[in-house]
Amino acid sequence: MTGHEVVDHARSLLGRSFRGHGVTLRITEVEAYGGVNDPASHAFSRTARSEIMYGEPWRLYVYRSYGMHLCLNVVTGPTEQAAAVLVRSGEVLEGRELARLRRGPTVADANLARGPGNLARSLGATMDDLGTYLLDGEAVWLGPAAATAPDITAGPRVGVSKAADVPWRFWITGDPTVSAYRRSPRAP
DNA sequence: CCAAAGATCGTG
DNA sequence: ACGATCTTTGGG
Repeated sequence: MTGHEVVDHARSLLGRSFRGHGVTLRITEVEAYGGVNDPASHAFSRTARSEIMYGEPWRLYVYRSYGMHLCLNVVTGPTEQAAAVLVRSGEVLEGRELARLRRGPTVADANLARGPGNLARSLGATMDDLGTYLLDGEAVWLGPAAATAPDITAGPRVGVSKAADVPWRFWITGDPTVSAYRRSPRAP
């Protein structure tokens, strides 16, 4: 599988700030998806849904998961590769009350944006955010990269049935906001 | 047209 | 281990 540029992008997103609709977090967990050469990537098949990944980098790919969650991805390019990075977890830094309003009163701070569905919800994302350019300070945007590189651990991606052992999930070592690993029941 | 599979999450 | 919930996808 080619396309390890996306791995560099994934790692550099760790520690970077990510803001959505009034809530800012620090990204603690991501997964790289290689696009046309990665059987686990939605862009492995070029369809209406994955078309955004064949476009301009630094745009937001939003998709609905299991009919009830949204997941947020940063399209990283190059365009012919259609690669993207799934933002899986973060530590809420600003707008905690708003995040709690969206997630519910009983959720612990560390769990507000723990896991991709929860993260999208804490940021107040909707399908209307699909295609947002992430470097222009719009409703959803990426802040500057981390000042110092965090300590990173790698492992297999969560929930994928194809290429289930490719270690393209990256997280900040020891961070309490990182989600638990769950292997797909369909993975060989 | 229909069936099945999801880049999930909370509960038990 | 299981169910909620529904869109997208691929096969016939």
